Amino acid sequence: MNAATHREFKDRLFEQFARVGKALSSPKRLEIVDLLAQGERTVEEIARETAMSVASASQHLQALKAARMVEARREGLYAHYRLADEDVFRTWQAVRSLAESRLSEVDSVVEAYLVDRDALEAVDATELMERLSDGNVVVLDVRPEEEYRAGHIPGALSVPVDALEAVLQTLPRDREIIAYCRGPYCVFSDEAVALLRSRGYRAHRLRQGLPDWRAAGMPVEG
Amino acid sequence: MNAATHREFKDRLFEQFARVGKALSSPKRLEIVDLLAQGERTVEEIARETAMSVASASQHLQALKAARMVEARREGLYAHYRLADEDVFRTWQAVRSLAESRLSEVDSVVEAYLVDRDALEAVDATELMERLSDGNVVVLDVRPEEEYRAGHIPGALSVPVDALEAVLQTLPRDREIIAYCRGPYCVFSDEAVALLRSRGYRAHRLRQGLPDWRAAGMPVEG
DNA sequence: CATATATTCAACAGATTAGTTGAATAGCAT
DNA sequence: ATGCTATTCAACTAATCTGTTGAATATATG
Repeated sequence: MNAATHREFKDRLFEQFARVGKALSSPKRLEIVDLLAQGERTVEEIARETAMSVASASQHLQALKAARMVEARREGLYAHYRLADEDVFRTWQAVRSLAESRLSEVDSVVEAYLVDRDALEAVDATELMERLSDGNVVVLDVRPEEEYRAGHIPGALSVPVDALEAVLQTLPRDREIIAYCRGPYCVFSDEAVALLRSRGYRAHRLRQGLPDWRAAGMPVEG
Repeated sequence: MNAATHREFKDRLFEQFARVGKALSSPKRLEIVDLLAQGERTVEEIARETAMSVASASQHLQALKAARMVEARREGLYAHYRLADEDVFRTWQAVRSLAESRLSEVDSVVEAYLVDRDALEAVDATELMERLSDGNVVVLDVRPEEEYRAGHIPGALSVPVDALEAVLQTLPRDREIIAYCRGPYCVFSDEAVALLRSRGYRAHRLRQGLPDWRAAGMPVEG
């Protein structure tokens, strides 16, 4: 292969790789990917949950679809979008974790909005996995119920954070409670743990969310 | 946290994550990351190897530095750039492999420029690792010698592809030869295997490059 | 000190991208 | 069919990005 041809080859090849990078280069698109990791969503739901106009959400979805990272299923009036495969989540995970480890600004943002998060003493997936077999721990899935139905940690109870207050008394006071959520930056579990502690329960946050749990090869039920 | 604050939190957080995505959204920057995975380089070297002007290379390097993905070391007149850590390569690997699995265009490009690549019967890292202990295989590092010096597969011989012709007769005819290179799309090993085969050697290509080998936790020498 | 070289910076032009608005499309309900 | 709703498309503007050019900076050498 001569030099000019070799350059052409590389240009075309890296142009393809960059399609994936470009898809991951917008905050809103990353948020969509993170959201779709919970399960499929209609355009309207995505628009609402990411605070975008429907047209804007649709356009970002087209961009993700052009990079073959999401797929749509049409059902009646609604287009249901989902991640095209597990690797999409893994790639987003790699980007997220690189940002976590290299960009101190991520910590600054977290600290600015989630005061004293360390106090919630997050537990890691592997740690929870061990304790699950001991059976001396109660796991709460504090996401919206629909997400629980789409898959949850085996044995976890579905207690959407808004419903927590109401079911508080049914929770055993003698066992440790671990609340989990959508991902490492999902605040539902922070709120749940704070409420539980204020009522005298021993509660912790699971550091990872369900998609991370699943991607780590841990068992998922339902 | 009220809804408006929550939105602000997410916006700032995902803005940070997107810095990594943006850094990976240009073909040239991906090529730089891929190149730096071989070891550090000066701006001029990067510009030459990626077919860019020096000013352009410098700007892309600034962009990567702003995302804290590369670091520079100044030595006399020269700025030596390197990947900031192993996770940067792993993230690039994730992007690359997502593109490979989801974008059929990657295959089209490879097939268009590397005719009959399958014929070279690539060997996987794990497979090579097993055969290494048997000792019945010769491993050739066909990258420029300097890259060999910066780290290579234990026991591999440094035979830059241009030098292969000259050392052909010193290679044993009775053992299988496996040539490796910079990465899965590096063509040096293709050329080496083609030449070796045309002279009657049993030769194969290692599917992964040295950075992939290293990232997979395989031993690296030198 | 003057000169040479590697790199960075600043200013610019052209291309691409993000978000908005309003219209078009497609499928359901009546 | 008519209306209703979810989604997509098209046109537009503002903002951002890429590459180029030439100047500025920094560090070596004579």
